[in-house]
Amino acid sequence: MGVYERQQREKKILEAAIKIFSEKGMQYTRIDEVATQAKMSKGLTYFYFKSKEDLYMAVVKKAFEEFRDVFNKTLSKGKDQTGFDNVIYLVDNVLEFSVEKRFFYESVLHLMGLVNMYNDPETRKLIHSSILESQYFHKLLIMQHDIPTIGVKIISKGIRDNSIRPELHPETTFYLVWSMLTGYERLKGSIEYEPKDLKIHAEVWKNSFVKVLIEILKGPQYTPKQAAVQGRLF
Amino acid sequence: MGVYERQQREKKILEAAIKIFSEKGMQYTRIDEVATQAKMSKGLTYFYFKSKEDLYMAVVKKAFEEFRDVFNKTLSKGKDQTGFDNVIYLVDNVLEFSVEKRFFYESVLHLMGLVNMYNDPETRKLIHSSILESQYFHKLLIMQHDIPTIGVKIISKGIRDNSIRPELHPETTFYLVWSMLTGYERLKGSIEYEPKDLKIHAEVWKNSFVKVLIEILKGPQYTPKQAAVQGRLF
Amino acid sequence: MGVYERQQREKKILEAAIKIFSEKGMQYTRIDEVATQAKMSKGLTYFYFKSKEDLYMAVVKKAFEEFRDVFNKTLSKGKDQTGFDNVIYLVDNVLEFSVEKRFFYESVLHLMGLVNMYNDPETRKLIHSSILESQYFHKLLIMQHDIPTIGVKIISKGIRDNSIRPELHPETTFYLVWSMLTGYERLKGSIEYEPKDLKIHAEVWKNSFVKVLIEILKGPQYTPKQAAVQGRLF
Amino acid sequence: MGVYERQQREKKILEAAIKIFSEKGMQYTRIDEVATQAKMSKGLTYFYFKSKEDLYMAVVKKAFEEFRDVFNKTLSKGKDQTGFDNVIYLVDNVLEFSVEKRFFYESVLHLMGLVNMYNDPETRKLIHSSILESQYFHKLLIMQHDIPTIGVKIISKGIRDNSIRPELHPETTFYLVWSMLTGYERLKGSIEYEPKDLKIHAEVWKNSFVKVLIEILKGPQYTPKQAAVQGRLF
DNA sequence: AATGAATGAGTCTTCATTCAT
DNA sequence: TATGAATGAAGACTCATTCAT
Repeated sequence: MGVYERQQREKKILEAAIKIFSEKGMQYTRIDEVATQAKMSKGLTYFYFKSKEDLYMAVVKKAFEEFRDVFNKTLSKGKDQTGFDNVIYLVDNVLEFSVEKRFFYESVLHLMGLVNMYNDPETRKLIHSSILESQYFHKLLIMQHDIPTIGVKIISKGIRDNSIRPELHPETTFYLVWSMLTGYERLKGSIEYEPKDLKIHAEVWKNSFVKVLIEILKGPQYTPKQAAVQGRLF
Repeated sequence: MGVYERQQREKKILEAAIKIFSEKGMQYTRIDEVATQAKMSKGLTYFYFKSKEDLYMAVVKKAFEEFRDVFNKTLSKGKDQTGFDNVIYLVDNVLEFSVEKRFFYESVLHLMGLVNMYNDPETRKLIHSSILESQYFHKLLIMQHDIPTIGVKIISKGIRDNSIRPELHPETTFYLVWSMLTGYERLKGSIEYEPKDLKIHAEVWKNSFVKVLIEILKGPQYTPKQAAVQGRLF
Repeated sequence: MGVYERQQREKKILEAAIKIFSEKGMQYTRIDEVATQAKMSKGLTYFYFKSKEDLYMAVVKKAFEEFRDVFNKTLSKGKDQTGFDNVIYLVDNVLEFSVEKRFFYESVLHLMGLVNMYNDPETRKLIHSSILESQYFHKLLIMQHDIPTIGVKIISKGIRDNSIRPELHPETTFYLVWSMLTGYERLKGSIEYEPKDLKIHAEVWKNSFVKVLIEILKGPQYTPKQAAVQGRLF
Repeated sequence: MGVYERQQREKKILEAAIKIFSEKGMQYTRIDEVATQAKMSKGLTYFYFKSKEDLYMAVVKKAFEEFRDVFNKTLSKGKDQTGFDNVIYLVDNVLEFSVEKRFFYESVLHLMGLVNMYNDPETRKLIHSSILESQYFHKLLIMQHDIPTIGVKIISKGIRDNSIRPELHPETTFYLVWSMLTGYERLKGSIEYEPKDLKIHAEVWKNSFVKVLIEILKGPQYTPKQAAVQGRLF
């Protein structure tokens, strides 16, 4: 059997796993069901993936790669745009990703939680041994740095081309943007279901969010064409 | 057996559950261990809590209550302070809570995720039936609104006492602050472990975060005593 | 549930295990089948015995205890006999035990093999971890010494009462007798099935064996009543 | 592929199997590991050996052949020695074999156990069908007789050349010697680990054993040069 | 001949939950 | 009420064996 077939099967298992994991969550997913979904035997699943956790990490890796693609796409497709426009495009696409590929987005967030645990010797031991043994997890430990690397590149580009305030520190600014993004995504789901007196219109909320974002990047005096930008953002 | 004794037992089980759940996580916690920790029989545990999920929801409720206390404390203790100072105090204490009571904070975030799933009819059916059957979960569905309620009160107070920009919309502003807080907390753990070229000093990162926060509340022209505020914040 | 009932159930599982283990051997015994045989659930089996290996070790302990009883019985029942007669009685009963309770006898021999492995640091690591973790195994490591202890007592008694050659060393003599016994038992099964020219009559073989045994204990000059003793021996 | 190559492969698999079986035991050996060790595919292993049990029986056959070689070597190399010296030489080499090739020796003992089971119709059905189907097992059923055949030849030679008591019955005597050997080997491992009051010096124990052996063959009056013989024996 | 991917029955083991006492 | 023994469904994982290529 050639490398190609092998990859095809691995991919097939992965796709089945993504389906089941996203429907039931890691805890309630049964390897048996993944195998059935992939139209393969349970044994073959274990031939390709050492354990349930290993398979899950493979899924997370796939999720991370797609998430990273959003960042890469911003760089490659936005070559003739300003850095600021790149950031807007990135934010736009990350939010879209969090909606369209909710499970992948959740997986990326979960990975971040895992990495945090891994970094602290005290909490590292709470991570399941099968995860620690997974090759995919170790690949992810390295890959995770790609996100800030690309993000900082984009911010730096904006600073260089003067579309972003020159006094900003690229690294800090990227983390600021990203943390806002993370928080925004986390909260937006619940806002619509608040009782009437607390409920704010989703559009209003988005506008405020983007206004702050632009102020951070452009400075407070910035206003022209703001509406247009917002229109593109959401 | 009187009501008091019954409550005492319930509390004892809850405390044991908090300890074990926080150490091992929901999935890897065994009811047996919780009962042993509580120096009670497994059967009694089931007398007080209908299922493992029910017990977990009771734990989440406790977590939520403590989290809400942070908000309440801000209102009660900060009566003679400005609304702006209240916000700073709140942010300060929420971040401390996320560190000191990490498990409770995670539980609150998890609850938000659950609530999001519950609100969408499509994802509601993915929630485990034992959770849907838990009385604690249904209490939480109502209680969750307390957070934005209190938060909006604080912002409104600041607007009234002129310590916060009068043109701000209280509800929107509260969500903005809270989403930033959420995102900040989520990211701060990983920043220290970035490779050298991406690493930013934790202090720098905090300063930027708080600077933006103050700009949002006070407007861009605000600068005096900023350093002092930062000192109190972290 | 009282201690008595608990012991009864443990005994019931043990008896089922003895039946299945002796029929199929450790490797081919399924815990499922043991549980069914004991008319109990699989889970309960695991409640009483930590693992298949633990259960097996419990069986070996039972086997060892019965084997040791043969030795104890010799001492207690043969108080008014000479030491020499005790030895003859012991040999007689051990051989009977090896026939009547073949599986128990095999288990005792297997235990000796395990103990040998355990004593050598090089081979100790080849022992299955579940065996090393079994409380029964550790009890057996201590209990095993009872056999030579009792055996040496019997030989010593014979030396004191002059029914055994006074120049003999009790410890050495006991091991000599026991090793002969072991070897005899191991071989007697195959002798009857040798081809005609090699086949020896079982009786002849036994006579030779016992003659040597008596010579060892009584000295070469001993002959009177030998036939009578042999008659009793087999 | 020629006959030679085929034999070479078979040998290679056999050698790998011997290594793994002796390290882990039949139960814990996986065919996969044997194949890897032999640098062959699992499929090819099954081409040469019908089942795991069949492979194991092939290993036992190899063990038996080497064991038989010890007996044959005694006959061929000791042509100009007396039969008594042959026996001493044989005993010496069998004990050495049991130490140097422990796994082979254990395999031979295991074979004896299997043969015993096979001879009794009651226990025959307990033998795993794959063993009963193995051609190697059936070859061994015939080959096993070689041991007593050669052994009896040696004793007979000693009787003829007057180096062994003429009144002895060759067959009986051989079995007596062999059973002593078997028992001695089985016990010598444990003696060193007895508690102090039971412990006897290994040398003392050997001396007693050999003294009895010589008395059996030479008669009780024999003593000259005994020490020298012992020196050679161990 | 040779490979090694594929199979899937078979195993041990766990643990939430129940229920007789 | 309280206990903890008992249940048994469920699940992860193994590995001897087969077979398409």
